[in-house]
Amino acid sequence: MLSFVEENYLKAIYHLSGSGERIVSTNSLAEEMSTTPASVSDMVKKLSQKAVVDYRKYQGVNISEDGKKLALHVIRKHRLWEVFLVDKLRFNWDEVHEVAEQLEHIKSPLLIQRLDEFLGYPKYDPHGDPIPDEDGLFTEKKKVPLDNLSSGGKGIMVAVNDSSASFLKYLDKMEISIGSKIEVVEVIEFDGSMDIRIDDRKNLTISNTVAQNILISQ
Amino acid sequence: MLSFVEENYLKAIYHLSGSGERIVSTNSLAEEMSTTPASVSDMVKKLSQKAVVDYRKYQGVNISEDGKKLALHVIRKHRLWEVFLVDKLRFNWDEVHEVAEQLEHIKSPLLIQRLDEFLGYPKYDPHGDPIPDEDGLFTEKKKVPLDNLSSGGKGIMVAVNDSSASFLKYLDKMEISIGSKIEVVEVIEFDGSMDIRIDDRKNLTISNTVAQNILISQ
DNA sequence: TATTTTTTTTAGACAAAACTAAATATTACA
DNA sequence: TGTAATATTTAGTTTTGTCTAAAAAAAATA
Ligand SMILES: [Mn+2]
Ligand SMILES: [Mn+2]
Ligand SMILES: [Mn+2]
Ligand SMILES: [Mn+2]
Repeated sequence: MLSFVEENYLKAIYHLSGSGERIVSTNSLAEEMSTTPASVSDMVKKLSQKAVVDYRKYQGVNISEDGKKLALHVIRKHRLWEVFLVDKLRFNWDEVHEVAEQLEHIKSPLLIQRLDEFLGYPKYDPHGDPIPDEDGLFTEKKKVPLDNLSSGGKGIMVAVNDSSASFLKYLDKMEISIGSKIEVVEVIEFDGSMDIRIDDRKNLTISNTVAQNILISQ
Repeated sequence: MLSFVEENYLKAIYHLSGSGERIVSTNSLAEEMSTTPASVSDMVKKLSQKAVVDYRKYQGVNISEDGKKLALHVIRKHRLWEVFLVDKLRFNWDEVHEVAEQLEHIKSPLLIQRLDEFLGYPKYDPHGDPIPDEDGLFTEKKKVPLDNLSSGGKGIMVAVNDSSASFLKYLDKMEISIGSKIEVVEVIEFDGSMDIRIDDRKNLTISNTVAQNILISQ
């Protein structure tokens, strides 16, 4: 049984490793966890002891198969709670993350099974991220950042790359949301900013940074 | 801001003091918390520092007004989550307590406000216990233990005194639940056991211990 | 009232998770 | 290849909450 803190480390390792593809360095993990490299060194030894990561001194960590399962289970809970908060409790999509960070650590298999059922077995969370099933399996939507498109390109927004409250609130203000039809009117060559058309309804200009964080399917 | 552990101590103090009426001894608190008197001594000093209890060495603790507010807030969350689990996620009333013990520590005023609204502002939890409002106010139903009645006495079951899973499962098996009409057919003088009639439908015999833990309103 | 029993507190340790400072290994590059 | 810069680990503390053993206070009782 992992502690809250261990679960958070594991989630961060899973994330930084690109779902377990790459090795994760002590410093990058320290940065992600807002802690010191020394603390990370201590913790990865413990996680290694528990066989959820593979660790060799000075070489960084690799998440193990067991570790991946556990990380995906925490992610599953996080995303299901986010759906609950938005669909049932009328939270805005920028208000859910902090609360889900707490709720994801509640231990009760029955609770999660019933919550999933209550929500109608959702496949995606409010930010378009896929919800793993009990076995950690999920199907990622094929999606590209909006800034990959050139003039005339179009697609449907399916997710965001950045789930920060400030970005999500910006999208709200611009009336861009998941499901919006987006068409690229013009790409400004100078700085990569874009003129786009939303839902055949209105045009607006967004920065390249914004375009990078809007994910669409074509 | 109190830690999980501090919140649990405070809840126990509130409970043992009879909603703040009586002083609570170190030993009784240790027993309630399944810990040692030494640990309790340490902890009550910290709680006293935070002004949620009034503590004098060798004299035990009294919960303060601030402490009472905080305890009632945790109790409010506990009971609201229990209602959620039973009403929305189809948990049985004997399955909710452990999960609510975890959920009661989630910190988010918006979450609890919206949960309350989502549940339709319930006044009682699945065990008949009152749910305090945001200010800690609640109205306790007038209720007496079934074993207070004599032959011919009757009433409606409104709560249980013992919320243990084993007692609740026993009540399920006997088909006794909150809302049941209970009539005392006969009190066995020898051991205080009772013949009772449920919902004008069936008779059965219960021990005095069971009768003590069924609360009815007349 | 003196003594025994019970309750409570203190002292000293430990485990988890963090930190700072110092030591050491690795990597970069002159 | 040797040195400098960077990354990582180790050592030593701190905080929170726990424990056991010993000391001290309060309560019970002879
Ligand atoms: Mn999130
Ligand atoms: Mn999300
Ligand atoms: Mn309960
Ligand atoms: Mn209850």
